[in-house]
Amino acid sequence: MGFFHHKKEVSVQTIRRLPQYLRIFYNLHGYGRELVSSTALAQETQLLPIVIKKDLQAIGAPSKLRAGFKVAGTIAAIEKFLGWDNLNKAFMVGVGHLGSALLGFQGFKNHGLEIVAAFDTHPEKVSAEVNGVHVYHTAQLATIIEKLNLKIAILTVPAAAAQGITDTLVNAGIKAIWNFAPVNLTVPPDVVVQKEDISAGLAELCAKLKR
Amino acid sequence: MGFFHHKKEVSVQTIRRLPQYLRIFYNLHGYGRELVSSTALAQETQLLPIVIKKDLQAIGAPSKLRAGFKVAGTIAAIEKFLGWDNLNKAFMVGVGHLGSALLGFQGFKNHGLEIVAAFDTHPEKVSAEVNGVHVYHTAQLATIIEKLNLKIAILTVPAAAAQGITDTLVNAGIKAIWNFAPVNLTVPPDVVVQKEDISAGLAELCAKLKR
DNA sequence: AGAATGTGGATATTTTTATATCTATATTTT
DNA sequence: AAAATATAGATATAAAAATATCCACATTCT
Repeated sequence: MGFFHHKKEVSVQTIRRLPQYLRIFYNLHGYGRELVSSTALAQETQLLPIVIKKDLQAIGAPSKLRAGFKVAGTIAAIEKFLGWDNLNKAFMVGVGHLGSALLGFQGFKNHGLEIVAAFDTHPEKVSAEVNGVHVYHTAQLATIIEKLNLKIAILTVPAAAAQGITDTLVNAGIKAIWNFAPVNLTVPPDVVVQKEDISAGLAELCAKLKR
Repeated sequence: MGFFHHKKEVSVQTIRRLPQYLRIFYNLHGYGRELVSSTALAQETQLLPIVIKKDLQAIGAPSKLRAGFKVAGTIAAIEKFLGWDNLNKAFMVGVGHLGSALLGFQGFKNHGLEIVAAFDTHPEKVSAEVNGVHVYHTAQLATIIEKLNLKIAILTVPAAAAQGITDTLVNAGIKAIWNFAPVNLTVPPDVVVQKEDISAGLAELCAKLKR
């Protein structure tokens, strides 16, 4: 009879809170802080101490009993859990308003993401550089994906184009798509899609406001 | 003895799914469709029929028993629930990459939001127009908020500036802040803040990818 | 016309997530 | 040195959200 460690699955909500913790721990580390308690973190995050404690315990963050969580070790634990301890080569499809804005965001390198290429169909954008990233024509997707060994796609194209491009990406072997287009993509089961919907947040705000 | 209708609170997750339904119902309405079943919607959204059924029932969407939900009526129900049936005057503080991108998004008028002003501190941006919206200097916030009768703030400034501007907004009587800065704002209890954290989605994607 | 299928409505159950409570003991305060 | 306070860890409880099941009957198919 063997032992099966059913490592408890980490909840989605916990995962979504990790980047927030990571930012704070980076700061603390910058100040030379070595330990921090869940109650101190609670004040900063406006979460309950117990939530933070359980989140950090869930990913195996190191702590000193009755003293707090170890700052350096927890940074390492979060980064490792998310795979942000080494960079994945990502690329962007669609260099419109949102695409450009995301390319301008300097923080992705702290989030395990290195955006090394962009794609668009508009002639005036192709061959240009946007925030230091070269823009190729979308027709070259498959070629460049292979040549540059790209792994993660960021999809910021109009809704009508999204599924077609997704099919191309899937055929080119892409396994992770961060989808900002307002459509539900159809992909094989081994491809991971993360859909962002900015209007969901607005709906939440408006509902709170009406209450 | 009176009757108290404890109208069951609509869940946050339900609220966040409403914009997605709304988009689909707009489309259906465009095609002249009058009824649609939860199973048909499930195919489009990749949600379970029961989730959709309960969501729409929760906001009192009209339906024809054993035939489907009424398209026009459900659009009206969602818009009314979210307060998207008449426009709120909103403004943006911070016209950087993300701010410009959001100003370029044409869809807000379908989401109850009319962005009528923007604010920034950079001299080269002030007095210009970005996507048809005039940019004022941030020092004029209080004045313009009153003059234009603004209600909802969209905060796209750097983290370091966010709390200071928030204090100004609160003093000017703003009750709703859509916060894209990576900080937790401190506000009085009657002010509603909706925080967006794009890296939360990325964390989710990366965690799925590692699994 | 008759049978088969699919539907909203209602309720029950399960799963997930958040919150509370207690303990022994590091740390801080007196 | 002694007392007071605060902490991670563990377990228990509560709340929220997702999922399942049944029903009577529109609708569609044969």
